[in-house]
This record gives sequence, C-alpha cells and structure tokens, in this order.
Amino acid sequence: MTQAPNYDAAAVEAKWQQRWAKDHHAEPDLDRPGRPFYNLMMFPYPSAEGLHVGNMFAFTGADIYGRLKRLQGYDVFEPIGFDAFGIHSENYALSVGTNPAKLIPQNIAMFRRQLKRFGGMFDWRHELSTTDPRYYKWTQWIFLQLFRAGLAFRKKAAVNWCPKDMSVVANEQVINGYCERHPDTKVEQRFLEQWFFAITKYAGRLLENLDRLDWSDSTRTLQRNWIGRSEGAELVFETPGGAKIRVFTTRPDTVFGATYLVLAPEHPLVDALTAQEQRPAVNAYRRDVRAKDIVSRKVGEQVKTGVFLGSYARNPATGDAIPVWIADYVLMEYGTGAIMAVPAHDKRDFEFATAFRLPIRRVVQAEEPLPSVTEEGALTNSGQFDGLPCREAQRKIVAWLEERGLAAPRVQYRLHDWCISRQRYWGPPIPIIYCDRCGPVAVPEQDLPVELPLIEDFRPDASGVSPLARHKEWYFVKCPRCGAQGRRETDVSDTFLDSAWYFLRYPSTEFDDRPWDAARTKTWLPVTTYIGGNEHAVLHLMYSRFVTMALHELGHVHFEEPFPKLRAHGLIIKDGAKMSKSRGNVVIPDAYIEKWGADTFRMYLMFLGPFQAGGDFRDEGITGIRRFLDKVWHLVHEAALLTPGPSPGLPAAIHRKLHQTIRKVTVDTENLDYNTAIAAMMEYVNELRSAECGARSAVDALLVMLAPYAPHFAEELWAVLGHDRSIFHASWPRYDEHLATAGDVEIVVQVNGKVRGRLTVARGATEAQVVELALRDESVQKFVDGKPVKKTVYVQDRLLSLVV
RNA sequence: GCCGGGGUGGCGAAAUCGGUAGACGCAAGGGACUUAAAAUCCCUUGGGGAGCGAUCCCCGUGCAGGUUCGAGUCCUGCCCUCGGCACCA
Repeated sequence: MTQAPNYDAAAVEAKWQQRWAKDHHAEPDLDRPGRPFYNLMMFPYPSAEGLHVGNMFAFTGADIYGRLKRLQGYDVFEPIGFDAFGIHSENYALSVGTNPAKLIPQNIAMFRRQLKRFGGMFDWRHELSTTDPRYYKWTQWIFLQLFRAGLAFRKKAAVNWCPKDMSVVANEQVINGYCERHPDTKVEQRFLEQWFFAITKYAGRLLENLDRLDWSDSTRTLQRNWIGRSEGAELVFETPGGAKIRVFTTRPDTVFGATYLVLAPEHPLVDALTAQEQRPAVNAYRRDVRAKDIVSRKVGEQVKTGVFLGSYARNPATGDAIPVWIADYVLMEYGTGAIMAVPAHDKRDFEFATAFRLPIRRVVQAEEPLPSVTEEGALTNSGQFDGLPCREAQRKIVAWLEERGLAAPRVQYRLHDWCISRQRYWGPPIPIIYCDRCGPVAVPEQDLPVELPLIEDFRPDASGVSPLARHKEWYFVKCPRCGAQGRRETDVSDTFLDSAWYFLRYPSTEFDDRPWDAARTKTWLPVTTYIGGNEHAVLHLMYSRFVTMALHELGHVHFEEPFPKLRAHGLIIKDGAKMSKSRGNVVIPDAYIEKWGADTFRMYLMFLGPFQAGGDFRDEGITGIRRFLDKVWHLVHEAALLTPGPSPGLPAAIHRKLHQTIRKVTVDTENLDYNTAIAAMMEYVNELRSAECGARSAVDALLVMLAPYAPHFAEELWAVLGHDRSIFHASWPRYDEHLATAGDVEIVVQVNGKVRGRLTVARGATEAQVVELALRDESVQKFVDGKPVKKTVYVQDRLLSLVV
C-alpha cells in the first residue's frame, strides 16, 4: 500500500506557479475572446514596506471572483499594475535621500514577487506602472484633450504653505492648522494659479447615473454625499448704490427672517461695499483670514468672527435695510460666496448674531427654542405668507420674488472643481508651455511625453514653485505656436489623474501610438466587475467616472460609465485599529505565506469575516484552515487509491449534501460571501469523513469549488485524481435543485410561541398531517394540556405553531 | 452636527420572506494513541437549574417599550462603537 505524501504547500505552489507561467494560464486571447470578462481590482501604490495584508485581502477576494468566472466559462482578463507616482513616494524618497525614480523600481520588483507568490491570476503581459513614460505620455494626452475642450482651466486658488518646509503641503498633512512635520509651525494660505478640471459641469449626471449603477450601496451613498446636491433659490439683495448681492439659500421660506447679510472675505463686492470709515478694520480682517491655513478655517465649532462693512442692502421680502458683513464662516467656493443670515433658524447665523448683537427674527413657529431649523412648522412674521407650511412657502415666496426679478430656483452642488496641480516633483509634468505672447499653449501631441527629468535636488523650495523650475534646460523651451522663448509648466498633475484611466490602458499596453486600441476597448470595456475598497469611494471612483464621461463626450470611448458593477470590500484592521505605519501594526503577509502557504493564507483571510465587511486580523484561526486542507488532501488521496476506475454511486444522503453544498458555494461565491462558502465546504467534508465516504465522485466537484480559493492546492489534487489538464479547464459544478431540496424535513412545533417539539416528516406534508402528528407528541401534549387549539399557523416544511 | 455600517458565546462569526439563535472555525476542558511531545482522532463547551439517567425546565442576540401565534430580524425612543463628511448656507 502506497503511503500518501503529506501536503507540502511550498512545493505544490512553486510547481503550479511555474506550470501556469509556462502554459500562459492567465493570458486570455484579448483579440478574439469567447466570453470576455474584465475582472478589475484597484492597483496598489508600491510602498517601500511591501504588499501588506490589506492588499492581499482585497486581491484575494477579487481573484476568487475572477477564478470563479473562469470556471464558469468566461475568458477572464485580470490585470495588475502600480500606482507609483505621488506624494507618498516622494516624501519617502526625501526621507531616505534617494530619487524616487530609483526607489520605485525596487518597490515594484518586491510587489511583483509578492503578487506572484500569493497566486493571483494576473495577466503579467499587461502590467503597467503610472510612472512609465509610455504610460504617462497618455496621462498628459488626456490632459490635453480636456484642455482643448475647455474642461481644464487655470484659476487662482488657495494652497497650504508650510514656512518651515518652504513648501506646499497637502490638506492631509495639516493637523489642526499645524504642519505635520513641524508641529510648532502654523501653515498659511497662499494663492497660486492652478489647473482645474471642470468636474462640477458633470455633477448632475454623476449623481443621476448612480441610480442605475450596480454598486455597493455604501459606495453610492458616499458618492451622493460627496456630490451634495441642495435644492434652493438664489435671492437678490440690492444696495442703495445699485449693487446686487446674490445669495444662495435652501430656505427661501425664511427670507423674512434675514436680518443681515454676510459675504466671504474674498467676495469681489467687498471693496465696493465698504464704507470709508470701515476700511481699516475690513482690510485688517481680510489679512487675518488670509494668514490662516485652509484646513482650520473650515473646521467648525470655532468662535465666530467678522466685520461690518458699514453699508446696507434691502431685504427683498420685507424691504428693510439690513447690514452687510464679512465673516470667514462664509466660503467663497460654495454657492455665491454670500449668504442671507437668518439667525432664528440657522445655528451659525445665531451664534454670529448673538456675538455681534444683531437682530433675530423668528419666522417659523415651533415649540423648540432658537435657533430652530425645523421645516415642520408654519410661517409667522412673514406678511401674506403667515400660516403657510414651510415647504409650500418655499415655492410661493420664490415665485413671488421671481416676478420682480429678485429670485430664481437653483440647484447647488457641494462638489468642487478638481484641482490637479501639484507643486511637487514626483508626478507627470502638466504638458503646457507659457509664452508671453501666446499665453498657455498645449505641448503638441507629437512631443509627448513631456518627460520628468531625473534631477538630483527634487526638494521643494521657498519659491512656491515646483523643483522642476530650477532645471533650466528643461524649464526653458520655445513656444510651440510662435517660436519665442517660453517656459514649461512646472507643476505636475495629481496622482489621482494617473489612476483615473488605468483601466482603459490595461488591454492596450502594447500599443505606443495610441492610449487605447479601439477594438480592444470595444471588446473589453467597460470593466465587467470592479472590486475595491471604500477608501476610494469618492476621489478615485469619482475622478474615473468624470474622466470617462468627458472622454465619452469627446468621442474617445463608447461608454459613459467605466464601472457598471462595483463591489466594495471591507477593511482589515489589527487590534481594533486601522493598520498604519505610525501605529506600527501593519501586517506583511510574507512570513505567513512562508509558514502556511499561499492557499492556506488566502482562505484564512477570506474566512476571517464577511469579505464586504472586513475584519480584525488575528492569526489564531489559520490552523483551522490548514486542518481543513489537510483533511481534503487525505480524502482525495484515499479516493484516488480506492477507486481507480469508474466511481460508484454516492449514498443518497451524501449525494444530497453534495448538491446542497454546490448550491450554497455557487450562490455565496457569486455574492462574495466567501466566509460562508468556505464554511459550507467544511461542513461537506465533515460529512464525508463521518460517513467514511471516499468515493471519487464525492470529491471532484469539491475540488472545483475549492479551486478559486486554494488554486495551487486544487490543481495538485486534480492531478492526483489523474487529470492531465489544469483544473481551470474543468467547469463549475451544477446542482440539481430538486435533489438539493429532497429528503425529510424537521418541523418545529411551537405551543403558545415556544418550541415544544420536533417532528421529522416527509417534505411537503400537509398541515392536517402535521397537526395530527404534533398532537400525538408527548411533550407537545404536555403543554397543550387538553385545552382546545384556538389557532394553528403552519409554515410548509418548517414550523407548526399552536395557540391554546 | 449630518450621512452610512455595526453591537449575537471566552474569541472570529452564522442565521432567504419575521419561523429550531449560535452553522463553520478558533481557543479551552476531558479522553484515545504515544516512552514522551507534536500531529491526529473522539467527546464536552451560551448562562442557570432539576434528575442516577436517557432527558427536562427557566433565562438569553446593546438598553427600554411596542406589534405578532412567533422578533437577532419589523416599529418607537435611547446607549455604545466604527467609518465618511463637516462653518456647504
């Protein structure tokens, strides 16, 4: 008798990874696929620490789905790449004093090795990196398409400036108004000309389309909130000098309670409306506001400050002259940059009015004390509108003012235009040349890419411009239009632009003369299923949708939405907290894979908790998965030895259980409920073992179901069963619905709502039969106690409830 | 403050439509095998109680109510927690 070998994960995995590479296992025919399936996962940022367990959790979940689809007969394209530009890489490079251009390839090499080791079904022919000039050439090209279409424009905007770093810092690097790296240094605002993409033009469509996308609800909700649609009206307050102050409000019904106006300190009308004697105070205030950083200005719960301009405007409803103020709680970038203040019905206006002793006029009746923001009450102090419910008054007041040209209904979005300028080094240069005569001129497409030069000193400096400006032979170029001396744009673009189109590039990576091939794109896009984390629910996913929408409108792609189906996975945390370098709780998978094998570790991660919820990483549970795989290993070896010929039929109970298992694993895997799919397979294996059933036909379907989860393991055992070809050429098992639901059922008998007995009856038994059986049951009798049954409730094949 | 998840054994969790709460796994305890340990296998394991025993009873899904023959699931009001947004008019 031959002794079955023990399961040696390292050997099995090495063997199959080699064979897969040799057989081009993961390389579908991109030009003539039968049933194309584009299985996308969010490409990683290749950090110096390496792939962490959160990445592996996400990729495993996505890979299982791709492998399921493969077994269901699709030609699955599962590409991978690296999002390697950006401030993280640059800051890390600065801290170790090496150019990121040297570090990134090392990091990528490490990631590539780790990604291969865990057994993802990646098509490595189509690997990409956003830092590759062959890639960012087209990132720049996209910028130019948007520029030509008027969707990329320049505007002065505030950035955070750290005087110690002498550098622009990102919002995330500002902590309570102080620089992250210099906790004693306050960050200031500077105003720089920057490039913006007109994403707000698409706000309405980005919002409406959400209704017809098959996305996780959590992600859709995040996007809706981010777009932030508000319905309201624009109202006009005229000044004696004839100026019109436009305000946006969601509560036009409260206009009778508007007792003063507030403009943002940057509002263009401020100078014109400032009275002579108020000038010094107003200018001082505006200077103070500018000295603040952007982040802390927007943090609420602070003491309200502001200055009276010394002038008045007319409330269009009451006709009263009301004072005009400026205050930094009003933001220039939202609405019109001016508000009507209704202190009785807005918390912020109330605080401000209280601080500066401005009049407060209640116009909505309510029990609660002021400020009362309710929309439930009826109007009061509002002339002919008194007594109307708020919502009705909103329409009527706007209509009434509209007749005099003092109001118009308006929809306002919270979404801001996307600032893509970064005064940094590690990104794709924005392909623009400034000419004194011609202004900003697009770099001609044949001159792309504008390569990022390899420079020694890429540290940002006091000038506020990118380090690229110091690289004179790069900086000075001829104007492509008139030939005069011009200067390159020295800002690079946001890393989110790199990732906003990578899925378009994957199928076409081998083409250098076009960003994406029309035929390939037609075949493979839009992406069939996108699986990724909700940390990208707004920025990455919104920007990708916007870029796709714009490219669609410009005729470059045939679809408007890039990701018709998206599923968000959960977050892997450690000891109840997010994994982060600063907390020191980042788990690197390598040691676990080395010890247990990739398959065990993959399954363990999926068994940790629901994929779409995430979970806490605790390694105690790994042994359970390993024990399960060992059991399957031995079971299959026994089956192979015991039944070399045609397999005998299975005992009825096992046969039924098999079909139930196939049903559950099929449904659960499709729904990404991987933890319960694994549990179902475990249950089935337990049953096989206790029934001492070692038939081949009991295990072959099991192996196919296991293949997405533990691909190397399943391949090896498939070969043990004598198959020549990869298990991924097999097809996903089918189940017989009738068989899966055959057999006797246990019916619970309740008396007055409490479980008092259990009956085993044939499936489909009638109520009368079950009632009769139940009343004969000893323990049921005890509780019925001879009393008449007042009511019975029967749930077929499940439960009988008797009320006495 | 606003918007979303979530709260179930010692732990991770499971539970179509309201229908046997705790599947599956970990850990723990007991036993078998072994010179021994590991591995493996078998049994027990929500809390409390009755019985020699097979068994049986009571309580139990964050808290307080409600609807229902029946509530982890639905409704009302709270508490806690995680995530996102946040002076957005």
